[in-house]
Amino acid sequence: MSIPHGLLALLDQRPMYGYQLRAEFERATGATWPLNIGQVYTTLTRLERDGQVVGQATDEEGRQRYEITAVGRETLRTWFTDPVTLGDRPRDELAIKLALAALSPGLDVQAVVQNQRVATMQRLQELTRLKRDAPTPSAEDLAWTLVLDNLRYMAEAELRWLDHCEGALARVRPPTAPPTSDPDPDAASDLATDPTQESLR
Amino acid sequence: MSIPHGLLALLDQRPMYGYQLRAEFERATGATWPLNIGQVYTTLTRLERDGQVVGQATDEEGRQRYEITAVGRETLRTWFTDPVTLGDRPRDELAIKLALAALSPGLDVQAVVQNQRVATMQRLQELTRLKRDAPTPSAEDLAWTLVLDNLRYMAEAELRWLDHCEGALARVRPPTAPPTSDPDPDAASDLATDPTQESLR
DNA sequence: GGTGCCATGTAACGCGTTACATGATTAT
DNA sequence: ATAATCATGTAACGCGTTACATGGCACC
Repeated sequence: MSIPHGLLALLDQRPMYGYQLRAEFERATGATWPLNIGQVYTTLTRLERDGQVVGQATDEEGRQRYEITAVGRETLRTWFTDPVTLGDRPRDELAIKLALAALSPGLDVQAVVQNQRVATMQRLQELTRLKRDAPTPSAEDLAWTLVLDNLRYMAEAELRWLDHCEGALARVRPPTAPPTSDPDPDAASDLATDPTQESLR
Repeated sequence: MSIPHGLLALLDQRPMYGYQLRAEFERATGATWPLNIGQVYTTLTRLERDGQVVGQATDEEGRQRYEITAVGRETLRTWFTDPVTLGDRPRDELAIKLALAALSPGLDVQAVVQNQRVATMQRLQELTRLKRDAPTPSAEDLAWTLVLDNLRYMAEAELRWLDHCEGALARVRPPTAPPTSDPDPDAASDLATDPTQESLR
């Protein structure tokens, strides 16, 4: 549902045509998730059918600008107001994969975790490099730098979760020697700082 | 792509029929993302068409069990081996929303951030409550507790990112008095512990 | 005269969701 | 009896992707 709403948000600034919308969308989000141009047109068609936008007459260069309607502005308002909930999100493929891996008898789950850990670590390093090369967000760069930060925060959390998984798996499926009573450094790690204890401001 | 692979992973344990697959899938993942039963059957049909599973003859009670094929096992193997990359993931609606909100002139972005912050905080508290009521993962509960932990880690990261956004937005769009030279507690916070500096094990 | 970018689309397909329909068995 | 659960499906639709097709225009 990001694309229809995203296009509405861009059209709320000024009327635009399809090709332009893709460019603006990718500029706004840092081209992290490239937007297929074909989908822009099909989405615009659906938005027009639903009364969220109206297409203007094609100009002398054959471009057709769309403008947002009052209905579209209302849709946009509620989109910005209503928070994103768990139910809105798609299934996390990695979480499902690891859960099912943990239930697969013949499988080396720890290898799965480690493979993912290397990949996530590399992604985080790449994201950190990008962050380093694009510092001090000015007003126009703010949007995509926030997206970049989001990816970094999520990759970092994923890493910590993978380490947590490694520990939990080792605890339940003893790796080599079962009860050596070795000092497990991850045994009490969990979420170190629990923000739940903060007040809801 | 989680569902086809997930069903394959379950069928790799033993042959099952559709209704059973849904129950097992939800048991494995903690029913976090409820699985529609209709989709199980359509997915099984596609998997059979692609040679990943074969349907057995319906038994005396009218149930049709499916079993995984060699092709399916190979698909499963690469699924577990190949890590999940950024390109595999869908667009993060929240990141896109906030990016576009930051570019919307008339909009109160901070209100958007705060609305989301309250919602995410409540979700994290709910998840923490669930975690508290389901302690010490045994072997069979391990999978879904890991999923639950994943959600907690991600919600916590989302909270931290939202706080980061709040600070970054305040820095670029000065809230009330522009350069009061107040001590900004978030100015240097960023990612406190950068796991990038750890070694790739 | 190609190569590449601008600009607009269509077709085919998979994934995912909601809703609907149909029967059998089981429990109250 | 009837309500819930088991069990299997179909229909319609939206989102998303890849691939393909069509033209104009600029640059070399």
